[in-house]
Amino acid sequence: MPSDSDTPDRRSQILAAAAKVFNARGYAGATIDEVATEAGIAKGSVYNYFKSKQDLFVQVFTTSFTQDEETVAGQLVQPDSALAKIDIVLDEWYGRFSKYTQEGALVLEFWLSAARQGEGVLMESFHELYLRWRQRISAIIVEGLANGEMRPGLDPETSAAVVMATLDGVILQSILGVGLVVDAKFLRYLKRSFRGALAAPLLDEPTEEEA
Amino acid sequence: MPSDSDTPDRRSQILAAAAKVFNARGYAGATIDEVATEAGIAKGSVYNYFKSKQDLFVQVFTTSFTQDEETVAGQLVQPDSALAKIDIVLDEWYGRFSKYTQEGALVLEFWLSAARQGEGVLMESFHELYLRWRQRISAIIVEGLANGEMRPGLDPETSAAVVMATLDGVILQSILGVGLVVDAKFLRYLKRSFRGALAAPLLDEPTEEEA
Amino acid sequence: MPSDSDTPDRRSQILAAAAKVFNARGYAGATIDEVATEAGIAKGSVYNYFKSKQDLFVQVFTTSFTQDEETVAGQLVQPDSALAKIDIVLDEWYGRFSKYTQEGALVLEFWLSAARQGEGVLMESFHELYLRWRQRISAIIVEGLANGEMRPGLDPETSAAVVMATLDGVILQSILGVGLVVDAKFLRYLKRSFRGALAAPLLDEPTEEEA
Amino acid sequence: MPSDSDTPDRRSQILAAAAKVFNARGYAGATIDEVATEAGIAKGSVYNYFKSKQDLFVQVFTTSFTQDEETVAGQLVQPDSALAKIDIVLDEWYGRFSKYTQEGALVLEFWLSAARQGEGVLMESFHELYLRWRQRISAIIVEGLANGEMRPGLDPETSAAVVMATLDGVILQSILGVGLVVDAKFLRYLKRSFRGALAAPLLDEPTEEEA
DNA sequence: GATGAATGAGGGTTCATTCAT
DNA sequence: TATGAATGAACCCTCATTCAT
Repeated sequence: MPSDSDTPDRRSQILAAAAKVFNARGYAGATIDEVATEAGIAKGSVYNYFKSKQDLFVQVFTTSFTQDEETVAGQLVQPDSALAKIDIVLDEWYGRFSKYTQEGALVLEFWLSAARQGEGVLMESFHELYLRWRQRISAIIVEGLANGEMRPGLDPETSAAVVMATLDGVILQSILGVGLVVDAKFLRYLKRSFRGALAAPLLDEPTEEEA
Repeated sequence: MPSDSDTPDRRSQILAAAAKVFNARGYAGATIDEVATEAGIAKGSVYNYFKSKQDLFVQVFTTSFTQDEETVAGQLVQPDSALAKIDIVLDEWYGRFSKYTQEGALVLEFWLSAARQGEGVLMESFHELYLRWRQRISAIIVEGLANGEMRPGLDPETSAAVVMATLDGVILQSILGVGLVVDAKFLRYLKRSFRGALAAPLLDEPTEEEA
Repeated sequence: MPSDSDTPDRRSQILAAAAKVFNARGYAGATIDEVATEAGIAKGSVYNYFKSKQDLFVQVFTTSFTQDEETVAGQLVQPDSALAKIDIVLDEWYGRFSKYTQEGALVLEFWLSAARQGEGVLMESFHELYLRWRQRISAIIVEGLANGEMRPGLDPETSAAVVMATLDGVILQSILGVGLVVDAKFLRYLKRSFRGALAAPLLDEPTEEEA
Repeated sequence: MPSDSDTPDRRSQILAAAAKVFNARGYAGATIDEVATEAGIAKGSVYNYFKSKQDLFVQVFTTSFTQDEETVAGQLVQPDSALAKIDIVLDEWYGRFSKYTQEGALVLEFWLSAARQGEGVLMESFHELYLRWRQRISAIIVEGLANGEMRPGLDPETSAAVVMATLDGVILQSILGVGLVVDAKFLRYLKRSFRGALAAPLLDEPTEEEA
């Protein structure tokens, strides 16, 4: 019995079951019944912990969002070069790729349909997450511009947005199953592309031999 | 239940109403009743033209997809440089941006939820559209590699996928309302970024003065 | 253009199509649409000849009922023995067996469900048909009692009812697909059974060797 | 959705209501709404116990079928004469006549219409019931042939089928309301008819004094 | 807290029937 | 008369949510 508010055991039990079911069926296709069954409890009990299906969904993701962000933030404090930091961001992103792909589908679906009637909590939470990342990347670019690593003329905010757009686009294509294979090789490719777009011209990286 | 070429009047009337309602409410939230009301007809009449809600949805998009693709294809035949062709692609993309944003939300939602139960038509149609675009871009890169415009070492397929991912990501951020402003200035930025990532190093574009 | 009331061509065309469709789908399962298609005309046209689905159904069968009854009646006038006349009745019944089986299913279904709300025409028509047959058989038995062929003590009406019940029961079992095979051999069996039940004891038929 | 042994109270409440409504309106004419109202519960509650309208219908009858068959089976074990056993079968049949009449109408309707789309459970159940009865009667005839009570030359299977056909035919006429009165007197008549058809010739029963 | 039966609004779909052309 | 698009009532079924035990 941790010091939290209500029976954390049961609660996370339900959250875990919900994550699984939402994942398998989508928001609309998921039923409270299945979540309860998956959690090994009675349907009615779910409502002792979450006030509605939507609330349950939101909790599943705000919980997930707020986790493991610090890791990255920590990495970036190191006195690396700006370009190296971009690589770190990509590495982190790659490390969570499958998670993003999974959650992404659900968050998108929720965003696009269920959430139209309001329920801003998840939206805000997601929005803030987005902005924090953009801010982080933007800061790296500012740094890179300052020390001459980055190509002069770059607008940090816009560039950061493009970087994120690319990463999101890759996740999206992966969700859509359009045939894009995201592996270590692709990651290297991506890093090089970003270098090409961001790095100051003279620092032309050698044509790199692959593994 | 026609579904093809006949009664274009009524049929497109319903399609238009459906597009509007789907847009406003999402796939799951939309009701046939509202589509009918919006179209100014009786609920049952919808079924004289579309055999199900899903069919109606699919028709809304396959209709829209198959249009105006030739325009772009036409543009690319011109004897331009490869990098210029990339710009053309971006211009076309930009020209349809708002449309993509609108439709994108719906297609995504459908893809992510309703499509779980099958109905491959729209999926295939969309998938093929995707592949055609990727192919187009890939071909341009191949061309650019051949005449030395593009940076040696680029993998055309992968590069094309990254280009598309970026464009998709921008659309996605726009759908999500994350604060990205896609205007002419942004378009220029994008072009420059792609040039940076794709162009052969020597051809360093002049630092461009912005407005 | 025969002297009948309305365009007999079209009308019987629809009746034929209706018979086919009702047969294939049952009353509830049949749709006016399919009847029209089968008849090669437009749905609305059906209503130029029949005022409702139920009316159409009724017409199909009253038409069919009132046909080919005279044949039997004719046969029975001949100066045969009463027992021989029972055989004739059985022969006729056997000759129409497959028709009875088909129509029987439909008439039963209609009787049992669709017709609950009224529409007495078909009921009456069917009822009268029933009574005429029973009357015919009853008359034969009276005749048989008079000339000593039939077993004394038989109640003509009741016996006739039992005879018909048996024939109906055989049709029913055939409809239900319970495994009863109604062929020439079975017909002989049936004749012998009736003889056993109806004939005066002394006239013991020879034990008959079958093929 | 239970469908087996639990909640006997509510479940049988619904079954009873369903039996009543199906009886009054037929399968097609019955609505779940009316069943629920009749049972004094909400529409949706029906689906807590039966997974569909068809399931509800099937349950009504399989429940009823599997009951009270043993009684008869028990009676027939006694060391009676074969002809006496036929009488016992008729007595049992007569005892359940009104039940057969009621259920028969529904089973027929279901068989003839709703069953076209499949759902073999009730069909099989009914089919087996049929075959068991035929088997029972057939066995009696075999016995009668062995001890000389039955007329030589009878085919047990066919004769049993004819006996059942007659009984079914009587039920059918009763359902159809064709004017047949099935009372004790009629039962005696029936017994005598069967004797006439089945009994060995010499054992001519005395002309029986009626009440 | 836990349960799970009860609820009932709501949606997609069908189809007999009508009616303007 | 023929047509077939339009109608709209009706129905089965789902499932989030409630609440008495």
